Amino acid sequence: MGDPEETFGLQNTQRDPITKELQNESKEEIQKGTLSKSPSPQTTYIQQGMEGIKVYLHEGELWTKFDEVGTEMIITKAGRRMFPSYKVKVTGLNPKTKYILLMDVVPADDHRYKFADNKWSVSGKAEPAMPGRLYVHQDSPATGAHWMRQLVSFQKLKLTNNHLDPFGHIILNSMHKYQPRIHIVKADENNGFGSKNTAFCTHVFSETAFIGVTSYQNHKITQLKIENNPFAKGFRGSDDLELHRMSRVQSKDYPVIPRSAVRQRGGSSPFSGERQCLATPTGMGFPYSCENGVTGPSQEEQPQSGPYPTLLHHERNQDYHCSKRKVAEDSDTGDHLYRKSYMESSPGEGDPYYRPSGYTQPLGLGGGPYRTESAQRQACMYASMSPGAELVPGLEDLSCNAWAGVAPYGVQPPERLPYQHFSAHFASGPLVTRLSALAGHDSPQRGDAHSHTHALYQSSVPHQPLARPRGPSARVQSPPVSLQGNEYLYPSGGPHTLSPHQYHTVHSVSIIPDWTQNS
DNA sequence: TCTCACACGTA
DNA sequence: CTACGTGTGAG
Repeated sequence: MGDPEETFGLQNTQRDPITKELQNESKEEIQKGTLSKSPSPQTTYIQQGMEGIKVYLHEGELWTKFDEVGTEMIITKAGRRMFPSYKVKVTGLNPKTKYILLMDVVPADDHRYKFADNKWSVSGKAEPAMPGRLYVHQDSPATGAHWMRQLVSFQKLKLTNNHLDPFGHIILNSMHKYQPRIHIVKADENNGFGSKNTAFCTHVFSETAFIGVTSYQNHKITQLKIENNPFAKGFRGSDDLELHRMSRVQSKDYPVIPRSAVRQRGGSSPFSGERQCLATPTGMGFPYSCENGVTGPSQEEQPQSGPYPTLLHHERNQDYHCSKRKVAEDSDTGDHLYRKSYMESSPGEGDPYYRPSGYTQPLGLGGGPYRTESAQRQACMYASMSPGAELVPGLEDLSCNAWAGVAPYGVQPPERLPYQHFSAHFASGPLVTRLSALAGHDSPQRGDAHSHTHALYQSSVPHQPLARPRGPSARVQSPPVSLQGNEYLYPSGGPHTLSPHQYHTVHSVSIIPDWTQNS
């Protein structure tokens, strides 16, 4: 499990000189002890004032407990929260500068796992990753002072296995390993979402990696959840202690068995305690693409006055990388870089997100390009990586998508979801522009109070073909986490083809890291 | 494998 | 009180 870091470092080093420098800086910081809480501090790519940013994972010990056993997160159609919750402490932000905090969950490797004989093992190749969604923390954009004032929680983020999820939840595949990441994006006027030089940094805490499951596989994980999650208190007592108790009582009455204790799948003894090893190969290197989702329906908190404006929130901690990139706008270059990568890949897909139509604040989104807060808020970002991440991790791009939705109350009957999603199309383009477009589109909606009108914006995401030949040289091992900034990979386009009713494709920003250049 | 109604708990 | 987050266990 320590691999990731190492690998990470290597990758960075190799890739880009600039990165290297940055890396060194971050190491110094780490050594100072500031990052002590974060077990997996990693490289930071800096740019424009992102250099002093530090992120600490809250309750890292608890995460580690789970990680030692092999963390599993339930994924359901309706969306399930993660536990432990992803909360982070952030320092080093400019108090007056505005930032957008968001989270995404990228594939940790390209394997499919199975749990048998009380342990996890690789059972095949992973399914093509869909474009990942990004969850924007509900308070975004907010000042550095706001973010540093207290823990930033992504508790409300939900995971789903519904590839057509209309709620903006993060879509994952069961029995696949994932790595949550946090991104901090500078949202100043001069550096708004969508702008060419968006500065951002990514933090990855390797101990937060997990395997998505439809039902718990390892009983030890079930127990840890029950013992630590307040909402599962009703099941406490079932574990060790309980068993013992049970055994006593049980003998007489009925076979009362503790609720949790009994259920294990492997069939083997529930308590066998072996630790499972996730095979963590981490092989990372694949490209993943992420999209963002957005919105949180009313269910979530709404910090703001605004009713719905929430986008998604993500919360989690990790180490980070900072990068700022300018898109290569040189037009060509930039695009080429990433375009190249995904072009080959194939189809793009856009993910939709929704956004409630309401937004909070004043502002007209319409006019302004991404400068307005609201616009920014609406935008969703996703990043995609280059494919061979292994070697080429290079590209990162953030794109934004937003939808306008309305959904006041968020939830709607599944049947009529106006929104559907997806599709994919990828437009991909230069992003920035689109962002602005986004903003514009959105605005109109606000008027509706009703929920049915949602407009969706899709974005295109670059996908990469996973299948791509990885060179021999490619090292597959790189930890996903290590993805530099955002690299997700995305395998070839997914098969999903859904087409949305209507959407506009919007997209946003792409950021390409320096290391991209390694071509 | 996945989905669901359920009891039980938090907030 | 309501809303909703939990794992359960049968289907």
